[in-house]
Amino acid sequence: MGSDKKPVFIGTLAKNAGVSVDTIRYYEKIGLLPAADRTQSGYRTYGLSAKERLIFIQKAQKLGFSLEEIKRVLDQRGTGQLPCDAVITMAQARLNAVESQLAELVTLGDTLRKHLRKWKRSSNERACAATQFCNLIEEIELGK
Amino acid sequence: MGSDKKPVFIGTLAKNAGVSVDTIRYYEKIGLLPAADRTQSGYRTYGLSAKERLIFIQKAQKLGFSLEEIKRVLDQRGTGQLPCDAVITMAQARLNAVESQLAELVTLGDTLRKHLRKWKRSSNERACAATQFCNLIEEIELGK
DNA sequence: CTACAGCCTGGAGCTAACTCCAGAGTCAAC
DNA sequence: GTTGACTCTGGAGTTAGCTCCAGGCTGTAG
Repeated sequence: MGSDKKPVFIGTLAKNAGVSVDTIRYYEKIGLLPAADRTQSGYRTYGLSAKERLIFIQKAQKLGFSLEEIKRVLDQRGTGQLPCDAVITMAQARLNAVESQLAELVTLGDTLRKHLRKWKRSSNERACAATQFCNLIEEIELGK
Repeated sequence: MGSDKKPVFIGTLAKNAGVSVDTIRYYEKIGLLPAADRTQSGYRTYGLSAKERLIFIQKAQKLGFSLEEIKRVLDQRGTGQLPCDAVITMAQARLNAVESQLAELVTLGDTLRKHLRKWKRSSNERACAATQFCNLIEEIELGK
């Protein structure tokens, strides 16, 4: 009995999963999605799991994982192993990275705020003219 | 009288300014540094201001400015105008960008921490096996 | 039957700031 | 005069995740 419903083409999948057609083809190319089945005329067709997989990818991206990392998880799952431990390890590493990035950004923000305050407090036209390029920037420290 | 000291070649400048030779040539190519004078044999030679300019660029980079932005400042100064106002505007814009990036990173960090806590609290092997890929990730929300 | 939307492939382009390479010429010390 | 370190040019490669294109086939509504 009819398992030959209308095939789901790439455009429909894209719309349902909320990604672009090009993205799907790109994912297939890098092995993040398995090679799709094709109709006789070469059109890719998809089953239910394709959408799930795309949703999964988006969720993992939302956690800051790279496609490479996501691929590793999916590949591992594909061999029947459970990727949970790896996911936790990855998430921990990601959190560490986020926190060091965060620290850098905070430093940068502080530097910017500090100098902006200073710059706005004083009229800088004269001082600026006196330096080679712009005293505002020249007063930054360049320590490692 | 003797303004014909030993010429400063690119390697020396690079060392003095703390950048690579390739970086200097790259900066020249994109117009961030003016075309250097050349010896008869085609070697670039530099005066004092070259090092200053490279230091300036590094300081501006430390404030998070892009080379494109730095170029605009330098070009403006080159025409005799004072770039201070533009610098302040740019710094303000940069600060705004930093702060929104910061907010994003904080959100990401919170999400990661929240889920890590949850994942570590429970044994996930069984649950993970029950889902299509990995319940850890599948439980993320995908709202915009 | 005829539009016209959708699909195919391969490959280029985008962003940013470099980095690296080959192949050839040059400079400085010994 | 012979090393060996330095410099030159032009162009390709790097990272990440797409995005866009041309030129050509396919599916389907009217």
